[in-house]
Amino acid sequence: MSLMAMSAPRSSVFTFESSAHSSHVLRRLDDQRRRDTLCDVTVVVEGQSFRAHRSVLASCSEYFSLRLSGLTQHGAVITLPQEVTVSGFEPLLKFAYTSKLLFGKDSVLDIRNSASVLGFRDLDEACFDFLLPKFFSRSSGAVACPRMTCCERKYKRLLSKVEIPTDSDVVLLDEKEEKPVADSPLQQEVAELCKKSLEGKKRGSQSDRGALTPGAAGVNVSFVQCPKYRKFQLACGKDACVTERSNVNNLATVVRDDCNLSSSPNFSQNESEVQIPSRRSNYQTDEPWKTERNEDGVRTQEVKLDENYVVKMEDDTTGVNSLDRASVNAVSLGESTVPGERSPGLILHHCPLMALAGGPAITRSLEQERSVVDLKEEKKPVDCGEQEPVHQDADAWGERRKEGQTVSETKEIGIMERNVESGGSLNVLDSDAGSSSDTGSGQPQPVSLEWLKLHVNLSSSSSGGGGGGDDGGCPFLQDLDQSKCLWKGAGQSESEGASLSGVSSLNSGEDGESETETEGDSESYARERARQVQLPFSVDWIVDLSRNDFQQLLKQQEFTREQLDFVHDMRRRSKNRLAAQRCRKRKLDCIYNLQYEINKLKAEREKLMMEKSQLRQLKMKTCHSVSALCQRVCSESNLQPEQLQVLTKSSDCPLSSLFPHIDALLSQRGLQVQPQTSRSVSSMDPDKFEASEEALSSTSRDTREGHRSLKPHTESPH
DNA sequence: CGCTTTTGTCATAGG
DNA sequence: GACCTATGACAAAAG
Repeated sequence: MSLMAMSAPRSSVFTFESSAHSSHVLRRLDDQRRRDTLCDVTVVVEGQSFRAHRSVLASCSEYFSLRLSGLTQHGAVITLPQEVTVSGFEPLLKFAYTSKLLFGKDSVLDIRNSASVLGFRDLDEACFDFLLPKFFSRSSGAVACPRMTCCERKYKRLLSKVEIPTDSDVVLLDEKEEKPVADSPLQQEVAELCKKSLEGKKRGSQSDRGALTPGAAGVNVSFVQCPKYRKFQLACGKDACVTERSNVNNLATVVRDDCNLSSSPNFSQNESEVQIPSRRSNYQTDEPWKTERNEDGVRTQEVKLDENYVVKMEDDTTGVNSLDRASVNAVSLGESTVPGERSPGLILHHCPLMALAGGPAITRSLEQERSVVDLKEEKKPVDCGEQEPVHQDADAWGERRKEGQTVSETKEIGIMERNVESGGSLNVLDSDAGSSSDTGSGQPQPVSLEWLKLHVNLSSSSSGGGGGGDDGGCPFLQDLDQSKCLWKGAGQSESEGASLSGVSSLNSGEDGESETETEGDSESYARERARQVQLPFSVDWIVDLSRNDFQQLLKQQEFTREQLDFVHDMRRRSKNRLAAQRCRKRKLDCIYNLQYEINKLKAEREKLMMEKSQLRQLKMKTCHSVSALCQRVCSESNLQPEQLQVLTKSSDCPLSSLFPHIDALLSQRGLQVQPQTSRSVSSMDPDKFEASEEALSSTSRDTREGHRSLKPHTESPH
């Protein structure tokens, strides 16, 4: 969901935009198709029929658009040309409804032909051009597809998720669909299973999606919680109180890890926090392709297409945004990026090597609403102090700015994006942002990979050239939202200069009042301490390091005893702080949830009370009518006083309870009634009442003939 | 000044 | 056994 404040100098107009809506609609349509609900066309392919919605087909395919536009009859049947085969059409049909294209080596050509014949939109030759070589020239290794290196536009269509389980030669090309879940070992197991069979993959995807129902924006995240909390939830009997992390995006995708990297890029989409350290690790190695998982379990996948290009994919756990982000999020040339903290999508990264070689900085955000920075055009030196605030994605390039390199002038400004519970995002586009430094807050700090690499690998002798201390006053380096900022930069090594310049100024808190007030004294204290112990890295960066990365850092970096203690302590406290925050939030969620349950139960109780009251009234009414009826029966039956007395005494006789007026009758006839035998309707046993009613019906039935049966009986003894 | 709320930290349990 | 997360308890700061 997005709330956008449209540009206006002093007054803002807000529009509500749901990024989840389109995916939900598509999902519902697919459900309808599978249930053959509201389907209004039958497509016949090679004698096989497929039910579908005309509107969907027409919107996905030129062919259907043309053929269906003239059709008005409901339940039309369309026979496709011979060129279209079942194996080619079926995946396309599914693609139309799921954005997910499933194909294997055997069917890829059929699909391509069918797609070509049918003019399937959003699925042009580019993806086939990209994928076919993967299938049919496996030995080609990691040689990048030339197209990729020169045509971002094509890549834009290269859906935001591409999974290629090479062992089965089956490709799942998913444009927009979320691929949630798989953080826990269990779900990683699922992922492993998924990679083994396409079916398994599909099921996993679907089931996962099920866990992502919009209502449960709280995806099933219980697995991220401690057992105690799970017990608590179980005690609550609800999983709704677990929604806390629904917007935390700590879920990874069910994606195989062991794809043939050389031949098959494996993408998944995740709206995630991207950890620089992970990326740094990627670039440290020569692996052309790597899947990383950060501390939150977010999977970040990168494919190094060649020495110049890296395709990067971040898992989108919320999924609901994925439609909006189906397109390639950003393609960069000559730059290494740190995408915005919440920016998922496919990102073509340029390898740092080229950046180091001084390659041109070209950036293009392919996501229209997010295309904020275009480095290709209007390159100009940037002064951080005057830099217009840009979209967070663009902030990824901030490091360039820091390094005095070029970025483009930005036209759009000041978009803050935060995830909201539905998995959407809250966008605030502040037209006046140009004069405000607020837009710089909460943005992840950018860093160049090469710079980082230098600091990590060569930190002891870092000369990096990067990080120069010119960030003072740069809005991007100020007002860092601690909870959001993934990277606040690594400080220069102490050899670099007296003060910890560059990003390390964050450690030292040199930004003064720009430091967010939410960052408590502990943060300031930590930075102070970091400066005291001359820690060459950012406190936050170290905190955000995954365990492995942290250990690797410890191995590579010579820390003094003091630094080591400080680092461990700080890391522990920071993590505990966040854990406490999460814990409290969960607790609040539970409370809210319980409150909701209470209210619900109260309402239910009210309803039941009302019902009870109505039933009581009905009962009274019925009793009255029964009483009147009995009275009439008694008077008409002309019972002898003795008989009446017998009836009143006999508690077994159902009739006895139906004669509240017997007392009066008896007294009329001069007979006393035993107190204990006196009955009234009001004291009637409810259980007996039913039986009495039955008895009444039989009585009224019998009374007419009862005269016969009763009379002889009464008369006989005398 | 006392109360409540918020937040960070520690200790501990459990994985 | 080291490490992580969750959580109760406590204390300090803020409102």
